[in-house]
Amino acid sequence: MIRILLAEDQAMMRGALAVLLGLEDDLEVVAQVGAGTDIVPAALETHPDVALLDIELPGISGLQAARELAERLPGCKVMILTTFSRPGYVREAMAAGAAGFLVKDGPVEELADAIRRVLRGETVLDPDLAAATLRAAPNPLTARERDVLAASEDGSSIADIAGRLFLSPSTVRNYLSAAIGKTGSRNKTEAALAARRNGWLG
Amino acid sequence: MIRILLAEDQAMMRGALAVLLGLEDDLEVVAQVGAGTDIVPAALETHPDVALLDIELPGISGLQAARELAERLPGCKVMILTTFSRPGYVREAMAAGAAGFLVKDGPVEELADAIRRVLRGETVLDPDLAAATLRAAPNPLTARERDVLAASEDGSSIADIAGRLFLSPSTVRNYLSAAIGKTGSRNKTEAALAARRNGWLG
DNA sequence: CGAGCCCACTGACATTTGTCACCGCCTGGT
DNA sequence: ACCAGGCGGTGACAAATGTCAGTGGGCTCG
Repeated sequence: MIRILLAEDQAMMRGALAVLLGLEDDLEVVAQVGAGTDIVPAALETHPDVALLDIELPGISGLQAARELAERLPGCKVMILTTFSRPGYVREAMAAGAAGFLVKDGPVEELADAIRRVLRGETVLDPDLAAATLRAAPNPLTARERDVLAASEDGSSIADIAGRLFLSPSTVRNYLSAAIGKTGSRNKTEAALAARRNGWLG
Repeated sequence: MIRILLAEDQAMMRGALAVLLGLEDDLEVVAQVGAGTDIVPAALETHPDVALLDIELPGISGLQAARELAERLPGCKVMILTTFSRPGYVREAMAAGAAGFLVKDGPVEELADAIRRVLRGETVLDPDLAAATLRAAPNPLTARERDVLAASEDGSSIADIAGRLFLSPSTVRNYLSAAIGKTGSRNKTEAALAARRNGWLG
């Protein structure tokens, strides 16, 4: 019996996947969580064979949880299941030691089999997705540029961002200018959108 | 046997829901589509009793499809199933004659029963959600303000927007200024985010 | 130990954006 | 016939934004 931990914030999706996986004779969902912060505690308690994690979760992200799981529960395989096939996500997932990367666009029929393959030691990663990730430029942004871009995502003014990050407005403007250049954008809004699209903001 | 049409863009969600609903003795998924443009043709062909529609779909939106279904297949009940409980969405769904409005945050166990209740003639709408919708201000934006805000969502400059909408930059600035005031925002980026959050941009 | 890089910051400057007051043109309602 | 209100537009002005050049400090790597 393969023991599964399921982390997904949308209750209906989570419930539907749990029922679906439960229909398989050799699969068993031993934990369902809706927040990133619940993943590691639930895993330590239930000792699943595989953790199926969404990335964008309340609290910590699935990628962060994957890193913690790799450290604290090395026997547990990690699979990422996400809406977005962003190069940055794939890159980070693999760096975090994930054994599988699935997108929610894919057919549900393959999910159970992907889990079995991961348990056999295989790595599940769509070849086209792998190729696209390798082809895409890796994250060119510095940590500070990421901070500033992330803080500008809600449409804040430069003065607001500076206040929030304890930087001078001039400094923030400079980081944004650098980020705008690196993303090939024309203003901070475009730059933030582009960085988010590429998975460069975590 | 209740015949269901399922419209949802995420293949895995769509597949999982189809399997789940198919497990019920009295339910039958007779059509699954992933694009808004496929909804009406599929409904005309399969004559479902109820159409379960996501809102944000490729092609036309689920709300637009709901309006067309109400006109061309009046016997078919429409239920909206969406990620977002935006007041504007609820309002438009009800105006389009939808018999149910469900959010994907809700428990999957209630889905089948909600469908049965709609088929019995009931309206399925969470009371808290209805109250929140009535409490929220209705869309204060004029058609032009919506156009301009929608065009600014990708971070375009005012000059770009003016070019795309065949307006003068001054006019675009005026509409944006009005929208910024009505949304209580500080710049066009915040205004576009706020309008989108409220479901005012369709 | 220097070269090169990231970081934090400053000041100057041009451009963009947001606000305000005001114009005329239609259209729908009374 | 009149008025209100949406629409498209202009000009002027202040504020925010983006760019550039330059100053240090800390860090790593050859």
